[in-house]
Amino acid sequence: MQTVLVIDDDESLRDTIGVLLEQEGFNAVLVEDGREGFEKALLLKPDLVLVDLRLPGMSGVEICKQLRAARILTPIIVLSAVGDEVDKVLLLEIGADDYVVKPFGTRELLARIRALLRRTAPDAHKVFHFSDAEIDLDRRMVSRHGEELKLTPSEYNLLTYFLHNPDRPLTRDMILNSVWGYQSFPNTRTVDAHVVKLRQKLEPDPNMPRHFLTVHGVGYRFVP
Amino acid sequence: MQTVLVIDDDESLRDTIGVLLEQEGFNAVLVEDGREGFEKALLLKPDLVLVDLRLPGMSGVEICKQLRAARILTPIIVLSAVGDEVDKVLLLEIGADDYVVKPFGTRELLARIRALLRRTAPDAHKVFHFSDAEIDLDRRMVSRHGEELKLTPSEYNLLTYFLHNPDRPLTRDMILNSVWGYQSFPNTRTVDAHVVKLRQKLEPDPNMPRHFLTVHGVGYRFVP
DNA sequence: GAGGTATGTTAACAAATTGTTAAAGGATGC
DNA sequence: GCATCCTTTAACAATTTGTTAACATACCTC
Repeated sequence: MQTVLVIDDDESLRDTIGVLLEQEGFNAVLVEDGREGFEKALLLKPDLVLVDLRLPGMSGVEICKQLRAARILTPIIVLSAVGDEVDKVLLLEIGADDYVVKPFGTRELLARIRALLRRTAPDAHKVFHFSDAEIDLDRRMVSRHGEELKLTPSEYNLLTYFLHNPDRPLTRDMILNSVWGYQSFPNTRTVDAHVVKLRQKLEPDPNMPRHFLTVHGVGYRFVP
Repeated sequence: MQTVLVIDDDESLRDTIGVLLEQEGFNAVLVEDGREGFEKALLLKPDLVLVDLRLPGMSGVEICKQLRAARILTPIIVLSAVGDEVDKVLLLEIGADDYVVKPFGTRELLARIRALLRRTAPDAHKVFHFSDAEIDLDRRMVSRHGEELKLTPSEYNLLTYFLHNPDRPLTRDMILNSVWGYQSFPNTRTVDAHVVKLRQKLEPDPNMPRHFLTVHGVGYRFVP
């Protein structure tokens, strides 16, 4: 299991990211203070560091610099607020590998984390299967009977969320928070509409769902 | 067996790297003097050049420049001491492919050599084909139905990036970073404009792209 | 089974993304 | 300098996607 170190002083964001990462199968270590984060990065040897630009104790920039100076090559993603005057070049030069501007969609963040991990530690790319469907996350390709089928971005995001959280009932709120992100607030019915579409595209018989099950009064559950 | 040319005036380091390379199955050619190294790079056509920044005879920077000026595309890794004021961007601009700061771990050096060879070696004498198009990377020639067609530098760069990253969705940011480099900041729409041009020049039917596909909400994907 | 609530489904509109063109500015070569 | 080509971006068109309302159907409680 891969460990992600999250250094951010915004508690709610930190928790959001923490929950997200755990859901997606990562081991998340959450730290508030910059200096403490730096030390954890050294000791813990996480697989990836997610660090806010503005931090108490030690800035994100400083953390990057110090880690690289210590020849720690752990991939780093910098989080920055819209207001911050982010110098993209500077960030990359001091050793950051990528940066994300808040507010960001959680799916986007995840995609970047995955992309970065893949870039730095290429592993066997994972392909999910259920019934006659096949989902290749690296290629972002979904197919049935070997034929590719098109999913819209939100359909795809919803699908990956289900794939990473099988067998567990997921409330619409959980789904909205994870798939749509913390900055948008669509109606919970939007989830239903998208589940319908996933069923139509991926269920052998959309009228008798075998994989995208509804849990009455709760939400939905995906079983592979 | 792949040959690596090592140009460094530090004898002990040169030997260390030489032994390391031999152990790992490379053919290592060790040179002390800059000018001699440059000549060997021309004559020997090694698969990769490892060159120190400070050298007697001819500096590493000069070697890079001259090789590129002579249209020698051999991948180059520059070694630099901590003290050197290394301008990463400058190094990459003059044609170096990667750089490593001394002192470095041998494993890291090896990893970078392998990564670079993997990135560049498949190009050797390789000709790509799709539909009625043919791309010869060595000759930098693109043709359809045997007739040469002209691509602008950025069109060509974008094309080679697609060729090297087939099947996988590539975001506009990834494309910008890889093709334009992170020292320039064009609008992401610039990518779109160039994709349009590639389609016009290379797609059998530009209105129904079969190779340069858009992945809505994400970016583009090239399928050969 | 009745009533109330939850979910399925569809279509229409709004919003976002992408395609395309043209033109301004830059670079390059003569 | 001039002409030419290239890059970039603005602007608008075309397309795709997201969201929600509305109604239909299913489920649960009593």
